[in-house]
Amino acid sequence: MKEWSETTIRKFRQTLLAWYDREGRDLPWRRDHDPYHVWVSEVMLQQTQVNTVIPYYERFMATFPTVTDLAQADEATLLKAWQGLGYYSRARNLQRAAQQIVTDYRGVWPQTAAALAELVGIGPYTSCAIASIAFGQAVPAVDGNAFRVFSRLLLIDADIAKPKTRQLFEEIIQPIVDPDRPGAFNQAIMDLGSSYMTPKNSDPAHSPVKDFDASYQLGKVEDYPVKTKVPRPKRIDYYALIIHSPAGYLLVQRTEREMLTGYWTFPLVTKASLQSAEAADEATLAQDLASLETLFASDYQVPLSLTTVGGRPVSHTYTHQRWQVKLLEANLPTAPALPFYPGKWVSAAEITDLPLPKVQEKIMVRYQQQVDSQAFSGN
DNA sequence: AACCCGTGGAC
DNA sequence: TGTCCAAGGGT
Repeated sequence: MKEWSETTIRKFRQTLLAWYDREGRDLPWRRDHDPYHVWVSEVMLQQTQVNTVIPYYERFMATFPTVTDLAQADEATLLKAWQGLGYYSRARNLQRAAQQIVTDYRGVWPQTAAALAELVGIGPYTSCAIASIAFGQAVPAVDGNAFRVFSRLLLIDADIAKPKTRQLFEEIIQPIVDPDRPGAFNQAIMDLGSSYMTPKNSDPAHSPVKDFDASYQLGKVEDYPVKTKVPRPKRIDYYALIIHSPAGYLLVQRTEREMLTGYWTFPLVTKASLQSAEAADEATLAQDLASLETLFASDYQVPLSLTTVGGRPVSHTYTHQRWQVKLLEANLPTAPALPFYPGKWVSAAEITDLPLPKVQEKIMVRYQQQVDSQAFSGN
């Protein structure tokens, strides 16, 4: 690993910020340094690319112009605004923190990284980002870009996948942060990390800081950062129950104990839950259908006649799970009195008014394709 | 420390 | 199609 002299650090700041002032991106959340704007953008940007965030940020600010509006928003509106962004606990934590600020802090923002980190959803990176950008505190915002950029500049070979490595980077970067313009410094590192110093297909030869880039000078850019691999997602088999009646389709809301909390889907049942442990994988589709029909008859006194829909299952991959969802359909000639199941009946036209996760949208698209194709062949 | 939590883009 | 990865945080 390399170490920089005071002189080198001063030259680096000057070079970096001159480039940032010239070439920095014009982004919606950079129009001012309002902590509410900085905060919302930083949370949206967690593990999410800039181009994805831009339209969400614009709509979010139109819907919730102030932290008070966000604190008072109803959950359905909030989740609908976040639909498609992923990591949905971010939205719920965002509102909880807004309520903390309005009530506990009487609308006055905490202005240091340490104080900001007390708020739910604001961790070591985001607290430093807000503190530096909105309040001018000279702290390094160490995100994936900072890991990558500084590991290359200084040949740091610590494994960035290990939690402990963050502290090392914070200590190394702290004296390099420009104390006069910490917010611009941190954002310049991010722009660098998304342009010349990207994970793949980087262009270090044209980087404004190529003279400071030890990995480039040694021809070892591809060796940095060092990051151990993550395990592959494990497969989980589901059945989606598309149950309809004159009252509409049966939808259920995800609980706090499940992922996708607060969003709506058709009832989803794991294949594993249907079997008597030993031969779960072996059970045939016919056996699973019988199990489901028995379950509804015994638990809910609702006789179902399930039929399969579509050929291949709907596939949807999360960070740690790969869902394979087989579609099953049942039509009830009359709508059973609720509650026979912890959900609600929704007309076809009103389903899309609900906050829906991507996997539910995929299921609905596949189902609609089947309905369309049967309309042609059947009549 | 290890694991959980979404989605879309790039290749 | 598979794989990696993107301005991480919570538990």
